[in-house]
Amino acid sequence: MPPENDTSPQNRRARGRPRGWDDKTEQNTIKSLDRAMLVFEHLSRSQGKMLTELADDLNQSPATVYRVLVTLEIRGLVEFDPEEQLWHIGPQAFVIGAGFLRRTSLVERARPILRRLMEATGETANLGRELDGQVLFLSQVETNATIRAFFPPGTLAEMHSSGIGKVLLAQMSEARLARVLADHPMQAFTANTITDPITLDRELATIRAQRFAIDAEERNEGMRCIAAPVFDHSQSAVAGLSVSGPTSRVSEEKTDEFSHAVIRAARDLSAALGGLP
Amino acid sequence: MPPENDTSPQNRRARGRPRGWDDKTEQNTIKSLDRAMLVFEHLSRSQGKMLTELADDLNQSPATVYRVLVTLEIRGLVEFDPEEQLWHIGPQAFVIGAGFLRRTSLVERARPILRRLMEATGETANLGRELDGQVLFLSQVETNATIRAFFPPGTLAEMHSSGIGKVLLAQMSEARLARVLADHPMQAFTANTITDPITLDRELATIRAQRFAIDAEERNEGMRCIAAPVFDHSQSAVAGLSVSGPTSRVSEEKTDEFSHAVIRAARDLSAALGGLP
DNA sequence: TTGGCGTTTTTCATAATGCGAAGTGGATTT
DNA sequence: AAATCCACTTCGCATTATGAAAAACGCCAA
Repeated sequence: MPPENDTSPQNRRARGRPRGWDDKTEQNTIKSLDRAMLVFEHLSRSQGKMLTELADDLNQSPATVYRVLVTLEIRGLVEFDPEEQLWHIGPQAFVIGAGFLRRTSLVERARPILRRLMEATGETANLGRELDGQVLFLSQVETNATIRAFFPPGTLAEMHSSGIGKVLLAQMSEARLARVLADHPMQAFTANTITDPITLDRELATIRAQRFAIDAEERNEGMRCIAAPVFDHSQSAVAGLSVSGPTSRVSEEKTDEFSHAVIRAARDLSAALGGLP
Repeated sequence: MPPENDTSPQNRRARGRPRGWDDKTEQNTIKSLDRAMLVFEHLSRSQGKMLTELADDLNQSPATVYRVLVTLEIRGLVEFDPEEQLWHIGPQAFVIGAGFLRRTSLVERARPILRRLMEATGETANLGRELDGQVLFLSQVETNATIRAFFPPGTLAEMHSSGIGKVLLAQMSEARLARVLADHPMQAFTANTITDPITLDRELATIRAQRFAIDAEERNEGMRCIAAPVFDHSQSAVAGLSVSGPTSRVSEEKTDEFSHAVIRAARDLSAALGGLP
């Protein structure tokens, strides 16, 4: 195990990238670029914003925001709709973002496994990983059934109310878990959502013991979901797999069957990534 | 090459020409931001670059590129792999880019239609649109068959050697077509690739007449593809649908059957967008 | 037509800030 | 041990981004 307290410049950035500015020596950043990226990011969260609205939201001068947008527009990273006077994320942003998927062989390797999982269970199979205390859905293979769950890739969800999220929380260190919970208060989405830390702790212990998690209508009424963790070569939980569908089909009686399928799929994927003996 | 920035002259992106009041001069842009986005863009094209390599490629000082990367890293737009000393596109870039898909209802509406098309033909169904003279693949529904075509969403392809590309070229004005061909010389990928403008013109006329295009191993040996155009409410071709698979299954004998299915799907999608009477 | 309103776009003086050259220091190779 | 390589930092300077304010523009209504 490598020493944790390595402060040499080369390894300083080896640790997880923090949100915000807690690494003090980072005065070598470009302020104007960071502000521009804030605009970019903010724009992606809303679909369509007016210039003045954006400037207000970010407490910046309209002139500055305008220049940022025009500059990004040249490269197609944002688009302007002159009819409605609204700015949107542009196609080039999608092209660049897709570069991330190409890099993580995770998605590529998961594809056939997700497919087999979908075929075995008949329900939509999902792949997700953590991103700054939330679940990022990377890929999915949809069921043929007309009623089905659907998270578009690129969607973010809260961890405490998601099968994949809980399975990943269950593998975190105490400190990391505390940090995530501090940053993301446990909001209630349905009557079943876990909002109490004690309950969550017990839930996570259960998940660790049985090696899978159930999301029983904790995020969406009528939707049930069974998830398992995926480990990479260093045995850290890098992602989660799940199947999700309406309670009628992903029923309590089927839990055994489905959880076995999901765990097997997660094991296959872990193996493909060099994880688990 | 002399140490001059050769970025601005070539990069005059042909913005859409939405009537009179869109005369944004290029003097109101932020130079440093544009340079930073060049780094971002360049990084997405390669998978993993060292700092010095990036700086060399872009004729910029390592110090500048370094600051750009560190700044983008704060927001998760790029990632640094300390093991290999390589910079990559980060997850946040994917999240932001996905905002583009959420915006265009095209993708959303196409989903069930793509699925039906895949089921009817048994082959992978694709959706793509044009982006700066290339085809941008937006979405696909894969076949169950073990041998199958696969373009990850976000992939760019040359128009002249793609079914969707040719179907879109066939709907362009002479001027626009000429411009695209000028910007993108017709490179040969296989023995079947069309590289001659006269041949292409004849091909496009055929496509207009029969309302679908065939890509007969013009990009990849052994892959065949049948595509049809999608029109929006203003009757302009905004996208293309296709099915693609190995020549053995997407055979000449099946052309009739497949083309009907693709055309029907394209018609359905056009209707969903308010196109075609 | 005229004028008022909300918004985008430009202008301009100022100083904030990004820039490259040169330098540090750690790893890896010779 | 010396030589390389490369990420990362420092520093002084002039390039360049910035916000206030004004101009230009589209829209709506008298």
